[in-house]
Amino acid sequence: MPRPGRNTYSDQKPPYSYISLTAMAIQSSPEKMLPLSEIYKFIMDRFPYYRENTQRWQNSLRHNLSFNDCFIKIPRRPDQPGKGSFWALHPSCGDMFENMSTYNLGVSQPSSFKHPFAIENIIAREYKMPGGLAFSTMQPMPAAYPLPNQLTTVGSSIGTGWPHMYSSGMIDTATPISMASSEYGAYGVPIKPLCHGGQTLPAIPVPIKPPSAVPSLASRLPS
DNA sequence: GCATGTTTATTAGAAA
DNA sequence: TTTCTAATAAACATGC
Ligand SMILES: [Mg+2]
Repeated sequence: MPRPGRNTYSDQKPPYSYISLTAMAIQSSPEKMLPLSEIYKFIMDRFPYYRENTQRWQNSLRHNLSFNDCFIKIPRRPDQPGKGSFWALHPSCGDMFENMSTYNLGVSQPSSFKHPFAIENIIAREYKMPGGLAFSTMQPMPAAYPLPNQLTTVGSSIGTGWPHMYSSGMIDTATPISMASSEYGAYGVPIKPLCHGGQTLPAIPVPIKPPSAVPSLASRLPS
């Protein structure tokens, strides 16, 4: 199969959606938040496919960050100079890997229309988990969840040998909440946007977005 | 001008 | 088929 000289994995598009890729990047950072440029870098470092056509996919990536409420902006602190804000996962989407329990509250109000994934849709009814993977958690409004900020502990990254992915060599171990479980691919990345549109949980961190709007990610296995 | 964000529109595919 | 999802393009708004 060595079709010599031809594409190996450099050309193959990774089976991850932009949401997954972005969540992966964010989750891999110690602080659980990254500036846009770092998200780009993370993806480019690991997936050769994204070393090209940058204008195109980066526009799509930015579209996803804004469009999906599961990604929130965290203002920079004076001591963290740089451009743009930091991007983090909305609290309710924070950990859906790993933690497979938790109760889901019964909330939900069929309020109105929203996009496919509204938090209510997800928790309220078993929205529908494709593939059989259920995402895990929807915490009511957790007071504690790995908030983006600096103080978490572990950083971690994964070094996996995957087809279209590069591991730079740093394989830390133990990832707090990443995937670790079983079939989540190398990164546990089944994620899905959820949200937008809902208005239920308050936002926790110090997002730029005011209240309202709850995002979330659901699980979506690419392949 | 470029980087970062936000938003709307269109489209291909998969799912129901 | 219609519905849903993700990708893409593009207009536009800020801020540096
Ligand atoms: Mg957003």
